[in-house]
Amino acid sequence: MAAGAARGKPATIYDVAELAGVSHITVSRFLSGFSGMRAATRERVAAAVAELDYTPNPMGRSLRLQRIDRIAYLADRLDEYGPSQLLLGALSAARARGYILDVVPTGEGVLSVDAAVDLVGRERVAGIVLSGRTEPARSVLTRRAFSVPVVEDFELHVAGTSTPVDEWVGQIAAEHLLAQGHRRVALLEGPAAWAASSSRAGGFRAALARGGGSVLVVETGDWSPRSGYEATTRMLSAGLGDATALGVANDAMALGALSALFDAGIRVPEDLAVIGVDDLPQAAYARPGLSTVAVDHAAEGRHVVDALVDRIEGVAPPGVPSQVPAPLLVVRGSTTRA
Amino acid sequence: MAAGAARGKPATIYDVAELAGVSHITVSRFLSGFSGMRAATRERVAAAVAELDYTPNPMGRSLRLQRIDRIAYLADRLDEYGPSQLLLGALSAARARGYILDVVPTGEGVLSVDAAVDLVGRERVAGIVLSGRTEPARSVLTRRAFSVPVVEDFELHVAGTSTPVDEWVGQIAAEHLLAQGHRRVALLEGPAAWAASSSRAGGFRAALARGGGSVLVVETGDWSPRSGYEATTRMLSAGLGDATALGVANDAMALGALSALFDAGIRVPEDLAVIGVDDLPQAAYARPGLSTVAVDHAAEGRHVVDALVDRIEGVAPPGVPSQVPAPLLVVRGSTTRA
DNA sequence: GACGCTGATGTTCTCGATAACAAGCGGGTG
DNA sequence: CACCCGCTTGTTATCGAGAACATCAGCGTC
Repeated sequence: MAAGAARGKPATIYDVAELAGVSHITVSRFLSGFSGMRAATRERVAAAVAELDYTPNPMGRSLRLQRIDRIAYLADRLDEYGPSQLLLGALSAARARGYILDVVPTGEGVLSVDAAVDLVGRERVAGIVLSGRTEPARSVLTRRAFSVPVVEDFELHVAGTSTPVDEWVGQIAAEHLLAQGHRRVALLEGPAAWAASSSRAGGFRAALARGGGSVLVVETGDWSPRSGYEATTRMLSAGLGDATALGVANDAMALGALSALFDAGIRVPEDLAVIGVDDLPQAAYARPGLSTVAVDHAAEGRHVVDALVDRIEGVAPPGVPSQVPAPLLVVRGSTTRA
Repeated sequence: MAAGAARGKPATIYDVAELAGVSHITVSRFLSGFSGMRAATRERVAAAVAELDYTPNPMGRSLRLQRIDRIAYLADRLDEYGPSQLLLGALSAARARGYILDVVPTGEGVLSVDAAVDLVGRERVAGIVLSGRTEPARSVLTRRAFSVPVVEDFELHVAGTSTPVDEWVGQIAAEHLLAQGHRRVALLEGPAAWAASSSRAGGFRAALARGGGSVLVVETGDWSPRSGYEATTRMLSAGLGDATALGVANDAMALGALSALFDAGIRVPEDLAVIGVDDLPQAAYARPGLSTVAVDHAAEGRHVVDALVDRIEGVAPPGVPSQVPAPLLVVRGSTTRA
């Protein structure tokens, strides 16, 4: 017991074998849980392992087994809430499955997806996760063929359906606005290069149309509160038509939008209802509270990695990444008068 | 050239050697930039490497060199802005120095620092980064002696000083409130187990006292907007004394506080000035805008990892982690009447 | 008592890379 | 012409683990 704290060099399998008076292969068998061993031998080996506080050297093991435990995780805009929560879920799933994530932040001023893909293309990774922008990720993918599985977070579907989770998100938001009596709506989208943007917007428009509503004005932001503020200001100066509600692609931009509306003297929700996406921790503490569609990004991250590992280990065939919990409507003051 | 996209198995150094008509060791020398090689040989090897799109197998290399390129990164509350930005900086620094971070989220409902340390203690890592709570991290550290270097993000000092960055942060906030004429102040701290909390609070109190001010009321939150709202509500019901300003340990809680003050009908900054820490992207879009002390968490993360790698590679002696840029005051409406 | 079978353990080779030492080959010199 | 030296390249061992095959001991059977 009580293996001393700091030792010199870590013990090898040969050290254990010598101490136990057996050959290294017997130790190896013990470690892999081989059943055909005499009880006495097993105990001697176990004692030696404990005594030396032996841990297998992962490099020796990886080299012999040709097993790679590294997954490349290329992510855009990790400074945003969604992507960073997604990463968190991915990290814990990877750890649970015995892999380690090689996180490569991509994006403006960091590393282009192209460069990042080149980078991991010449490292040894067991698989690749792409998170964030669809483009240029997609075109890079088709340009380079990978010998390892690749999954994309923007491919996630809602459990039990073939509906991308972000379409679902847009639909929930639209249906809430419809239920509140809104028909003429303004839309503040995310960047066009993100699947999440077009998917949310698509689901939103479709559901709105089904309910007899329509989108009168559209603006685009870059997910940041600043861009939300600025886009809303542009909308206001160009005229909102007679829109009574504003759908925003994420909460961060929605908070910027609320601020712009406040500055312009437009009352929320009386003059204009606002709904966002994400359920940021801050969303409840805007005034009025921001109605939103809560997305479990961490669960998404876990599912993305699980799907990838299944594919790496041959458990699952290539295909649709696994299924994630459905997003949830959270109603607050920005869409309902108290 | 144009090494075909997907090959079967990656080429080994022996494949390259055979193609170039030399021994594998010559290839190895070529790769390590050995100068004593005939130009003709060098070119043949270079051509073979390019032809096969050869990349050295990192496991073989690591095994032979006994080099570990993995750094354990134990972090608490990665869902918060500060820690996650710090991680981002750490990721890019690690990549730049040729290491990969093994990120282990710790905390409630995830993994205790104790368990995480045990975990990485029996993995092979070149070093350990501790981010977040001081306790129980510190006691775990003293209990276990590590054979690898350990750095703590809460040890960072402001460049050119021996002042912990968080003390500096508190001081800047206090001095701003003093300059605005405030003397009687309420304080909303972070969790006691975080060095950032006591450090910020300490710097805040000290600077306030130097300027003839004092802290009348104290409450504690857990960094979240919700806790900021609740702590502020508690303060209000217990009575603020005659405090004219409120210092908050981070922006997220400060946003919750603004919301509680709004709900209670207290005007900001007329009745109570509020200042936070972090400069969250949303801080500028609260109404009034939240005055804050901007901290470059990403730079801190880079410096922490750089300091660790210096120590791992024997470049720097154990001691104070490297120096980070000074925090910056950002004045907005929550402390100044327009 | 010799044979063969079976169960437990050992020997040797391999994974892909680098280090230490060895060796071939050319030219200059006594 | 033999020797030596330096430049370049090759041979062999090594890192730590696991797989294939070999071997050894003990036991039952004829």
